[in-house]
Amino acid sequence: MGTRYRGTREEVNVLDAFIKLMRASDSLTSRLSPLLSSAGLTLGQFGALEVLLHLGPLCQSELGRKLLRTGGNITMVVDNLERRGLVRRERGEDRRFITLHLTKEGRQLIQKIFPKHLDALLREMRILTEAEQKELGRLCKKLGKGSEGEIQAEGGCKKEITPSKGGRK
Amino acid sequence: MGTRYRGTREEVNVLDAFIKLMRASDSLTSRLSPLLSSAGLTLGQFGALEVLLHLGPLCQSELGRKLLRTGGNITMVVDNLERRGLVRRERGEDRRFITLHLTKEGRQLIQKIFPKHLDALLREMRILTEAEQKELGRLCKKLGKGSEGEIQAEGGCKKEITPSKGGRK
DNA sequence: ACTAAATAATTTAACATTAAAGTATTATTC
DNA sequence: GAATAATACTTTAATGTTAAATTATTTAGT
Repeated sequence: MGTRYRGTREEVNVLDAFIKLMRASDSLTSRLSPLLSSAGLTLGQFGALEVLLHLGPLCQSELGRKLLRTGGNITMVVDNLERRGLVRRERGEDRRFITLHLTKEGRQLIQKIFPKHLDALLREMRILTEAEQKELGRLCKKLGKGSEGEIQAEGGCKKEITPSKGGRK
Repeated sequence: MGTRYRGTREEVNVLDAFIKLMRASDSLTSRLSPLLSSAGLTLGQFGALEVLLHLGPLCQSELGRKLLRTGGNITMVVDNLERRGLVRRERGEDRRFITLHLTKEGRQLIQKIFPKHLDALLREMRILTEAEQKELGRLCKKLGKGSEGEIQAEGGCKKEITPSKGGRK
């Protein structure tokens, strides 16, 4: 572990903490993903189903805000979920909006998977005491700040705080 | 912030800490990426150049281990870097190996960008005291454990601890 | 009412990412 | 020394991801 970069003490400390933060989030999502894969779900698909389960029907733009994803991405994720019959698109009164509903199959699937996901997460996090989890949350919250403070879906694994960076072209 | 899931206290605590961890890492990488984009580099490309700068010439498989990426991914990232003339592929004596070298342009670019990246990271992390950074590192290290303990490149932003999960097909 | 602005969703192009299969090269084993 | 295994890299197919451009619809301003 640690960094090989030769710099000031502060630089080395910062790089070290940053690297461990990235490692931890990557490692956790990576260890949690086999369960989702076994249900044929990607992280994004799981996050979408989970938001729909816990927050109820939403339009795509709202889902994008919850998941911190761009509209184009939501279109694709929903396309794939719809193709598998897990969600249903429904045009609203305002025909610009499309409300997303879980189908029966979608609801069954996410209700089956979410508890397992939570179990796995509990097992992972129990390596820390309750006080340590609290402290980790506090530190991460400080670091993550600057973002717009949207409500994060439960247990989903999201990327990119601002749907505006890291793009191509 | 926080979770909307109704569960036991432990479940809520764990979800809360987990979500904040994900938020922090996403938020940080997202806030760091505009600088890289301005140099036309993706996170993966930056990570590759940075490893080559600080660890010297490497073969692709070794680079993949450092960046915790699959071979196929490394092939593509190196393709793109090579196309821009930032790295050079060199067949080794053992003709299965390809050693990657920074070109002059590649070296100049990463030497120009890395200090800026580090500056930006320092600014982000200074929201925490040195003791908090240390504690964050300690907690994240515990959480990230279970992985194989490879050396992480300095300042790079990686994904996936194990080059084996989250795939498709 | 008509235009202009705003909003929601989609499409497009480029790159990232994985797993799995394929190719080339080297090492091992009989 | 020829068959086999191991290793390194590439290719392929699928999904994800973004920014930017496009389309459809609604709202606001005149």
